[in-house]
Amino acid sequence: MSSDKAPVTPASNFIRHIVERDIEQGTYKTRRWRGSPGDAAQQAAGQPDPAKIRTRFPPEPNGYLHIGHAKSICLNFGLARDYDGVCHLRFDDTNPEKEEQEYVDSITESVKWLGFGWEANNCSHLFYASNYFDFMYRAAEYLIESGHAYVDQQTADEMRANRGTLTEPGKDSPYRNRTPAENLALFREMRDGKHADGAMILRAKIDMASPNINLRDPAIYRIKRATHHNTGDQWCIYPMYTFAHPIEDALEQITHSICTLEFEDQRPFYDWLLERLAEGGLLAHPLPKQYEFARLNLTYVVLSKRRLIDLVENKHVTGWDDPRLPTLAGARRRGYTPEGFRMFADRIGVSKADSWIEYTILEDCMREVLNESAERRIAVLDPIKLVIDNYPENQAEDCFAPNHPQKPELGKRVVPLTRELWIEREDFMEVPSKGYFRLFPDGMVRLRYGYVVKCTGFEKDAAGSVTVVHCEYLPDTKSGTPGADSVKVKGNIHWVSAAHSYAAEVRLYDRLFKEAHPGRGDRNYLDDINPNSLKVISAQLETALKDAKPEERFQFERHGYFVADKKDSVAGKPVFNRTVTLRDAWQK
RNA sequence: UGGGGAGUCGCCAAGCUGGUUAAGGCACCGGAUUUUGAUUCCGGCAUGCGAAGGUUCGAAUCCUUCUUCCCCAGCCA
Repeated sequence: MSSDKAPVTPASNFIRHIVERDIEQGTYKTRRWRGSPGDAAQQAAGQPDPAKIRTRFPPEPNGYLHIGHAKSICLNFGLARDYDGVCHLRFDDTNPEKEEQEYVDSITESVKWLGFGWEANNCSHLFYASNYFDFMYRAAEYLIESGHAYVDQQTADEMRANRGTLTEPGKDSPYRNRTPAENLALFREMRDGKHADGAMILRAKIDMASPNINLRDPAIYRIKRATHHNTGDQWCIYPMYTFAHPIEDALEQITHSICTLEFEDQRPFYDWLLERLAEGGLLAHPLPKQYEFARLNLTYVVLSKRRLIDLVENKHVTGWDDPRLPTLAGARRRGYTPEGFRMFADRIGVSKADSWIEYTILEDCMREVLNESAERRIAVLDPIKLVIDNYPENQAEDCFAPNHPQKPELGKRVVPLTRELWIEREDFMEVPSKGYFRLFPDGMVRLRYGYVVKCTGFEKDAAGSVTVVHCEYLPDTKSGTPGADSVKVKGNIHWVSAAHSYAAEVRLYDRLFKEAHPGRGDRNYLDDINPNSLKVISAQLETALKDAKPEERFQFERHGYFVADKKDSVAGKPVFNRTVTLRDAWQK
């Protein structure tokens, strides 16, 4: 039991309290579910909902998911998992101009990769807002007929001017008092393509003087001639988010609709709309409720869609899955793990306070997962020759390296020791600094899993940089033999045999930005890019690494965690990406 | 300056309806174990809860005032 990590128990948070209270009070007990989204009548014909709660993750398919989305995914799917509920994956595709199938595909892949699914009770809970366009249209007509919506022919500029300001009320549109019959006729003309884009718009009729600007007759349906990725050219009018989202939630019998803080001001409209539609019998109580939490802010990272697009399009990175990007596709290539993301989400919690999470928390989560799961291998990243002068030439001696120091059951592998080895350049110092306990003239270190050696000299090239280090080994000190502890040394360095290793491409990634808050103040965030975020090197790797499969992860001893690149690795010739370094108490 | 939110240790965050010694994690600082300067382990780390008043036997929790920060005036989501 001691080697097992205790199951991660997400900390209590305000949303969990709400869910627990609702379950306890049976708030949603009377809901019925026919097995798919539907209106009041359709759901009434179904069974009592087997899901105690329903949540949803509703991305707009207009870009790639990033770490901020991971927080929301873990929250919504995690809630469903923990409270005997179901979480829907729903594409909020109400704006055809921005949405594409490519994004739908990458989003579903990322959600699955994070370890979540939408299959439950024998049905798939993957939905599209665009599949509700018929109902939304019907809801709009109902609003018109009941006097809660009207067609406005003001221009966008006029509408803006008449909306008022933060401190002044708006003015009623001259079209605000048309009769329901007139409005209905015009709305149908909009639907039938009789009017140009932007010529008129459907607005909810609420209160132009409301202190909440979102209630000053918000636009709910606009004319937009664009081919939709799902519905093609079937429609030339499309619902606005404000109108569509509550309906999507209601049709799907969502109980807890969780979104980010900037939507707080929309909640009154969310409730207003659903209440009206329930009055009209289109929806039934209990209705979904919206709750808001603070979105993720991470230091050393940019998450805004605008900047991400900028970085990709202007080639500051190689693409949406560049391992330096905070996209989930990028993080995956970088070697970050789904378990690590889930741990991260649990660790940072959920609240309404604006906060900045330190990037190292994410890295620590990845280290924690990888330390547990990644097998150890040996890689010399910045090779320099080490010659054991008193070791016979043409001899190769088996040394045994455990695949995981804490998991002996994973076994050991043979690493051959020979006269000529590669060691790290930084494991030798001509003049050792204070506290340095690796190799230096007359100093002794252990060649990990091998012998203790004593440094006897070194060679330099014309430029003055060290090319070869010489040493002699102490024959009685081999690891695993009784004499191993006869000589105590503090230093312990890794190595590979020059004859039994191979050169391979390794990519050393570092954070993309050198400032904790890129672009803060009057800086241009591009000026905060870390010029050394990627270093491609040729390293000397132990031969076992040739067999690494794409996405296989390892710890390169004393360096960090690395993954065989998903894209650029070919059979027998994997390319490695550095995921994250090991902690290093010496370096600083 | 209208409306909506938020302020608990360097970074997160629990604490709900008043009574706990103000959880926990990360970071940090000690120390132990260690053939990864890793991991693991053990110990330390808020007389204080944005500020000031008030109510109370008792306040992070209730009341009042003040203060700082975030969001809202797309036919985006």
